[in-house]
Amino acid sequence: MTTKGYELTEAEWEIIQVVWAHEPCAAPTVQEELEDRRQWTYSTVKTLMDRMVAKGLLTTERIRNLILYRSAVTQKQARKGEVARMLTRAFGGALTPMMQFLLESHTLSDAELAGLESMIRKKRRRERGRGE
Amino acid sequence: MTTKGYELTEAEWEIIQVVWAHEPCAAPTVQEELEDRRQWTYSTVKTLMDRMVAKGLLTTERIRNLILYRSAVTQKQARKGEVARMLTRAFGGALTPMMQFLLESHTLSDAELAGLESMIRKKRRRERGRGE
DNA sequence: TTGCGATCTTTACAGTTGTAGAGTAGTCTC
DNA sequence: GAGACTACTCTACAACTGTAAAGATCGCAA
Repeated sequence: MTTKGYELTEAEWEIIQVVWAHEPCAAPTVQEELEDRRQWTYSTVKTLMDRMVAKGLLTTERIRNLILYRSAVTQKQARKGEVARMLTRAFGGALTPMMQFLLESHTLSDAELAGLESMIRKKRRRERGRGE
Repeated sequence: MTTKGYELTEAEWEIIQVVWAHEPCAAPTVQEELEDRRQWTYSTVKTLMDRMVAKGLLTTERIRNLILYRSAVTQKQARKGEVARMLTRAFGGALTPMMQFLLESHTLSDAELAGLESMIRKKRRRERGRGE
């Protein structure tokens, strides 16, 4: 259930982001879509994508002479992996100290803080609602 | 002021953690300290540490025939880098959605939630106190 | 049928990361 | 002063990551 921890590299994040948005899509599409952010040639993108298939991050389906890619991990899974990595490395896996750190070291407007507060309160109400 | 973004690798985190705790310390100390967690030989640890010096993550001072290492980045800086990396990769750099994700996807006890809530409230009071 | 454009395949290469063996040098002890 | 320790230096190597050129293919238009 713990949706095993996927760890994507920088380039992989860049690519899977586009795939999520255009799924199913071909390599040239991804390359064009990323053209502004990274100056990657078609070759580069294609190589990266094929490696991601090998790793189980994407899947392919060949239709005639075109290869369509789909994501094999959801955004949620990928995010979870990223957060977990950061948490274990930098905070010994403990969430609360991390939150504390964020609050201390990032400049949040009062509006943002208020948003968070209400988010938490809502969550607590919900939790309490279903016991526990 | 934005304490430039340091990005440490897994192994580097492991090592700098020990250095922070024993600073200033010699390579063999670090190796011994990590013996249980990672089965790294002295060679491995030393190589890693020297690379960290080259990268500016640690500094050295030679005393007679012993080399003492010190951290060149604080825990706060390292944490900040790690959080920033995760934020940009997985959340387009936006903090609030990240917080939201954490609240949704991690199971926090009511006590933890309460802790967070009060942390935020305290922060808001403080901020309001000094205007802004 | 012939060349052209779009796409895919193969191969490569440099830099980083994890891992460590082998050899060298200073120090302590008998 | 010779061996045993301890710590250091040098070198290596495989996997992974970013990056891409060169060549092979296939369908279409002239």
